Amino acid sequence: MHSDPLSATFTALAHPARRAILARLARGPAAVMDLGRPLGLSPQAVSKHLKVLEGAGLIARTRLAQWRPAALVPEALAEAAQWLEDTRRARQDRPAARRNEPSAR
Amino acid sequence: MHSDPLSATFTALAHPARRAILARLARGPAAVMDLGRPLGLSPQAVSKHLKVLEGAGLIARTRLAQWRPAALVPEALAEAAQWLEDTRRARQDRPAARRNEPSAR
DNA sequence: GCCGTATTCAACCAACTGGTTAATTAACCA
DNA sequence: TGGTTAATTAACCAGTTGGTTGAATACGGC
Repeated sequence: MHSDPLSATFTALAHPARRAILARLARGPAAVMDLGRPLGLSPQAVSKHLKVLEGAGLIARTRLAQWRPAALVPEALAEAAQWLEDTRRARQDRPAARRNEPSAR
Repeated sequence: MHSDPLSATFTALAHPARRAILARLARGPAAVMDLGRPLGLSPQAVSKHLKVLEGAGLIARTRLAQWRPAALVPEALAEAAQWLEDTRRARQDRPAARRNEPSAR
């Protein structure tokens, strides 16, 4: 699927339904039905989204009777946040205002 | 393309070449050729990636003779970082350890 | 004006996405 | 055991992505 973890993470975050799922899971674990209902998504569609999120390591799944609740794994979010922070810092730490010049040929 | 800005931003961040471009731009503006060379990408491919980044508001472009340098727009990165931070905080502020129970039927 | 460099545009294409419907598996309950 | 609920799997499909090649455009230098 994806070779590098960051691409998998940002890909997972790119879909509004998946961000809504993560936002919901930030308030505690939830099962497929509970995740899909407020979004108007079928269980099948939710199942696919959860697979993407799990592949990125953003959620973990357990078994509880006939339910398979998903829970947020905040560490994966932290990696993405770290990349953003690094890039922003690199920008700030840029040595003085540089000219707009492309490099020489 | 995308209706909501966050989806456009995370979609733009999802491709390793585009993250490499942003990381390069964090060190200062650069033109298409300079961006593509270290990545082994054709100018056409870079042009497409820049269009995605520009559509997400992550870069701005100018004109300098025959070059069209791109520059990072850090504010757009901040919005993505904000969403991650909000979601992580919501998770931390969760009122005590909650039971794993899905809602009643 | 013509040439060379930088960049974009257009068309094409294989691979992937995100949804659907239908069928299957897993677990509880009476 | 049979019936119900929860969830996954498989097959399908339109739309998008990310690259390609080839042609066109923009600008500066001579």
